[in-house]
Amino acid sequence: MSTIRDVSKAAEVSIATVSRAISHPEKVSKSTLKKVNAAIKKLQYRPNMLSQSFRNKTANCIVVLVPDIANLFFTTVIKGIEEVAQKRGVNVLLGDTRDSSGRELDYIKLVETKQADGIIQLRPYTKDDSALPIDFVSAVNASGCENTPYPSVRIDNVSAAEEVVNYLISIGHKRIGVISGLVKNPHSIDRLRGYKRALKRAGIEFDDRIVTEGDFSFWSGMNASEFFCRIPVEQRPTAVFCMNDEMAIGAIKGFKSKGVSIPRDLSITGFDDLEFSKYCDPALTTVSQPAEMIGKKSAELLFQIIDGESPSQSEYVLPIEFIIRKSTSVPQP
Amino acid sequence: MSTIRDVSKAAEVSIATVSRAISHPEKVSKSTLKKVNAAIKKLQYRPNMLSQSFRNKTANCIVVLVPDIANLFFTTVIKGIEEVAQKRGVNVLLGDTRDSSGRELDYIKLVETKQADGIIQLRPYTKDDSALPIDFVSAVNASGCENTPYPSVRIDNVSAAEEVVNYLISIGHKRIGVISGLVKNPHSIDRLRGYKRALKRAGIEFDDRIVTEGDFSFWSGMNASEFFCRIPVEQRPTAVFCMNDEMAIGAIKGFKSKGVSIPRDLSITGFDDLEFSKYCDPALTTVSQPAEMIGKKSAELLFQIIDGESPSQSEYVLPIEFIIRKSTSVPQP
DNA sequence: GTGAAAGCGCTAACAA
DNA sequence: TTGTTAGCGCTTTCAC
Repeated sequence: MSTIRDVSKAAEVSIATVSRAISHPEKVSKSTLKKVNAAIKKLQYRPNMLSQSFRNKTANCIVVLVPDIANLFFTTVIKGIEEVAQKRGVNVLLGDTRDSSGRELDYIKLVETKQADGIIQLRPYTKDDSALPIDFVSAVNASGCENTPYPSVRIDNVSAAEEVVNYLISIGHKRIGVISGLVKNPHSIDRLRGYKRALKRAGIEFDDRIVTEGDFSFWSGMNASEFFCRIPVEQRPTAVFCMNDEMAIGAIKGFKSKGVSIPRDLSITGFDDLEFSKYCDPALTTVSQPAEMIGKKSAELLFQIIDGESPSQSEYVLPIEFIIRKSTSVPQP
Repeated sequence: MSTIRDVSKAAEVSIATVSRAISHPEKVSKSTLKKVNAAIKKLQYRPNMLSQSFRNKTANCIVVLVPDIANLFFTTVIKGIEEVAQKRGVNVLLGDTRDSSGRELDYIKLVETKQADGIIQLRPYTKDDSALPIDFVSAVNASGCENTPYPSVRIDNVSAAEEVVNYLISIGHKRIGVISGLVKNPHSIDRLRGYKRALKRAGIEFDDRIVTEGDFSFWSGMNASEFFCRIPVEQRPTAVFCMNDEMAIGAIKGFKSKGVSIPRDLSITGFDDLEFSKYCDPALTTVSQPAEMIGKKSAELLFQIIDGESPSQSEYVLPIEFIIRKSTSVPQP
């Protein structure tokens, strides 16, 4: 493996000139540039990035903390991050934390030990969240909730949920159930607030007997359908607001297997707009998050912070799109 | 940010002693060790890994080339890789190549420029595969096929496919269709060879009119079901061997929607044993690959190569498990 | 058991 | 435009 020194010898110039020829070719005369490039080619020289990083005090690497790498929403956000990072020549280290704060800490250590320049945290920040020593590492929160104490890129979960429920009310639903995520999850909290806000605006009283807790999984959605089927028909909701698509799809499957026709007997809405949601039967009415844009924006924000620029905004709230498909209809008389 | 020099001052020892206290504590007296550790704690010293990597000429990082990061089989392999890497204190850089050789080359460059110590390639190697300069970088192929020209960890696709088809034949099927992956894909080629071998053994002639090409996706499986439904019933296969689970599940959905009952009218087998395959209706008869073990073994193999040990074996063929569930039964008389 | 010193490959300030 | 040189933070030999 040849070094810059070998190149300098082969090109009969100093190592400084070689270094310049590579990083600032405009500062080098045409003729020497040619000599240097020839030598580089001949020796198959590749700069040692380890050395370069060390010297420049930058790892050229950021880490993305992902709760679940197999989740399509996250992979789309990551795609956006990678696109921006790649333009800058920065590597993206994916930290699949599997919701373990221990693993999260391991990845944060990478920033502390300079192996990474910054971190993007792909999950809602919670109050008792000691994981990120935010005054110490460059960090951005992506796809979180309100009141994140460090720079963040997210959607307005409250308004989005409100918009969904407003729509259900507008087409005639008065009794609207909820399949929530884990009740302590900030996303669940925000989306429930939006639900309540829509109810209040329409003068409908909140009834916690038609709210059930899931865990954002397909199976918890299916279970929830049983919960609703046990409610006597006259008290049963005519629509169910699910806090994500997976649970909505699980619920649809559960209801169908119990002979409840969607949307004839019951309207269902989701949240996230998974790839699959437009193909499922019936196609899901849901909220589409600008996942790729969330990724891009958060990467841009992180790089600003790394560069020491004070970003013009420290919180970006991106617009969502409410998509009406076939899983909702007017309630039966 | 404090350096080793600050620690040495605070502990009133030389920097060499601090370095030793950290890397080889046994070479340092108890009393100085105590002083050094106190200083480290007081100054909140974290070794600069960039410098350490540079000095030690190792990045403490390997890259895993993944064709599709959202694929559950791959994420399971990765889990195995990460487990082994973590024990060694090595980071895993996930390279989602999205089947693009351009992106693959970018990641290989990381090894050439010393930013990563080695590479695990998670896809079958093809003959015209110029991507990996194998004599230059430490590399291992995982979950590929026969005749990979560098160290590899895989299953025996031919035998696995043969076992599946043998089983179908043993329970009475004589006319067995195939939903293949892309015909040029080495996995497809190997699995088709296994299929043919089983046929030959049973004295059944190969009939390419009941073999159709998919692309390993759910939708291509669904399309394939239409292909089979267009075949007159008397010529239609009584069983279909699908080259992966996704296509099998798509096919089941397609057949069901056309009134073909599985397994009563038609038996279906998959390949991979996705998480979902045991829950789908009917639960899928399929081949389970030891995904996590493939990951572990390939990481171990790579580390051996990086360490310059010549591995005892350069090809590991791991056993599969054939799982009989509910999507197969004896053919109707 | 400990310290002094060289050096890993590269960049940048400064001098020529 | 080019070369000389110091030094980034760390490890390791070699003396003591």
